Amino acid sequence: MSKSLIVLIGPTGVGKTELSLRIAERFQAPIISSDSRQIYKDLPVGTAAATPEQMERVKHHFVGILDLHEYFSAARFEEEVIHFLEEHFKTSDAALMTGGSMMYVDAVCKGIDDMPSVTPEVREQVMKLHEEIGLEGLLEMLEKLDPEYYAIVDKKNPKRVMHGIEICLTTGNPFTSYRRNQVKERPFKIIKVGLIRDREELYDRINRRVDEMMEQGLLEEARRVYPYREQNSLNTVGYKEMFNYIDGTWTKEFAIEKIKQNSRVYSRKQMTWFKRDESITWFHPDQEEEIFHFIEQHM
RNA sequence: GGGCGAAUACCAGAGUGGCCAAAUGGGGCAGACUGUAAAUCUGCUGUCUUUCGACUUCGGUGGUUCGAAUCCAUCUUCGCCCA
Repeated sequence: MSKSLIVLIGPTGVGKTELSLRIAERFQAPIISSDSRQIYKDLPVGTAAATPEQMERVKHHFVGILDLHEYFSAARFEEEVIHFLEEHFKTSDAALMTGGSMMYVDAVCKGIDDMPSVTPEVREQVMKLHEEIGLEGLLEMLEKLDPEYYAIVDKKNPKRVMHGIEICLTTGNPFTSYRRNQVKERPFKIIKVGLIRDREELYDRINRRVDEMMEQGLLEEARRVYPYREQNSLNTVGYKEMFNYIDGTWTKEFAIEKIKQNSRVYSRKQMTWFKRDESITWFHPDQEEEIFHFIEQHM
């Protein structure tokens, strides 16, 4: 048996959490959450994080460890998880990573190019530039700073353009000089298990789960974090809609409908991303025995 | 019973003789994706066709006109007002 990272993925609401506990118990693996919002403190209800009882059953990592204003990224996630796994695999054979943040999953499985971090000063500078000279102006800048990236960047997507410029400005080098786009080899096996349901079934579960979140106090949770609503950590389905209700711009019922709708949209985006990953083997969450068997075979 | 107004694609809603298969928004669907990714961005959305294009649509019917979502008549439904 070699060192194995089991990766359990699937759209939001498909049933990853419960199954992840069973897999973790079965293979004596700790759980690494690859969820860009569960990683923050104070959002357990809206992010459908594992409950204290569930955490009691299996050791969870990367859940509830950041303050809402703290910066985090897929690259950091990669770094920290790989570090964690290095230590973990010294004494154990298996770990389970589960969570719906597609890019976080890929960051660990395939790696992200090493690149200097953007300083808050440069980030702010570029944001100001965007306000002043607009996307057009930024594109002109990028064309000079990094023609290679300019040629391929999505010119309608401000975030992409801004990031390219940020890297150029912080490092003095073109963004593309760091962007190798190379898949990193990992010193452990990666076993990808994808969970999927019929769309109708999935949507039904998502809708029901939102109602459950409301019963569990999503509104109160949103009220508590409301002062931080401008933080990226709260640019999140479930919270942004509740903030609109708290502001008085939406009715509660409308906000709840929007949460359901946006969750469904999110689940579809996740599926679009996962679809092109041919290394995933797909199962229905009820196929527990098949999944166990599949994992055993590949360890 | 009388008067007025409205009826447009999945929904809302613009269009008031040719530039209209019909703006725009929402929703739906599909997609992109190496640094805040539950983010950000893109395309499609009457039917048939790969494209060119063809065909059927704007409550129903019948007219006027070279030409109608747009004008006229009439019917139906809805809303408001007077009885």
